[in-house]
Amino acid sequence: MPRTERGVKRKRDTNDKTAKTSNTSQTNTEQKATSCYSHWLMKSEPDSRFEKGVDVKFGIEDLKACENQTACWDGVRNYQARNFMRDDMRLGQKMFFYHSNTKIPGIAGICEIVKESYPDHTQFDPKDIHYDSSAKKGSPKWFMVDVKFERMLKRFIPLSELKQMYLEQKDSGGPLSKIALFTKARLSVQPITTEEWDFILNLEDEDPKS
DNA sequence: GCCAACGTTGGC
DNA sequence: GCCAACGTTGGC
Repeated sequence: MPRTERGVKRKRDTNDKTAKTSNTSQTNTEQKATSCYSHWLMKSEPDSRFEKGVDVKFGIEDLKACENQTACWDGVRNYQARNFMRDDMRLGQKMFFYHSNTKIPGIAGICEIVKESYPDHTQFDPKDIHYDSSAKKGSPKWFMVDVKFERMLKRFIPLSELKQMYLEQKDSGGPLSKIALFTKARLSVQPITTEEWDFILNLEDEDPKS
């Protein structure tokens, strides 16, 4: 249960342009439009941090320890991030498990989407830190997917290394020149292009820089 | 612990 | 529907 996004209750839905039209008549695995996104990066915090008395820690080791090495990605309360999960994530797609808010942030491993979007149950639970009193059972506001651990990266790829490459590439162009990790830094669920994915995977086999 | 970046709120 | 105030994210 990743809890990267610090819990907030929001009274309005100002940015929620797509909520009414999609999803109500969808069965879960059919009828979703195809999207150009192919890979993902999802952030979660590997260190203990208490929010309203609840530990929000959920690192890749915690996912590994889950039954079936699978967990639902609950607690996302940002519309852009939600829309990616709700509308674009497809069964079988791969994602990078990113460790945020920790001493050395970076990419720890790879997971697979094993269940497409369905309502995030925590929005209905008054005791949960991500409870949203404006969400109705008949028209849920927040969605999640299930992810399954696939493997650790051969080496942890720190944010600093990706940043260095991003800075080198952003003016001259290069595989990482537009990566959301830096152009949309605060998004907790981000699309990764095939080019970015392949480039980052190749870093696994290289020696760490500096 | 600081704080820049940026998303949300809500008065007008 | 603008936008100032406010709150959160998350690297450093």
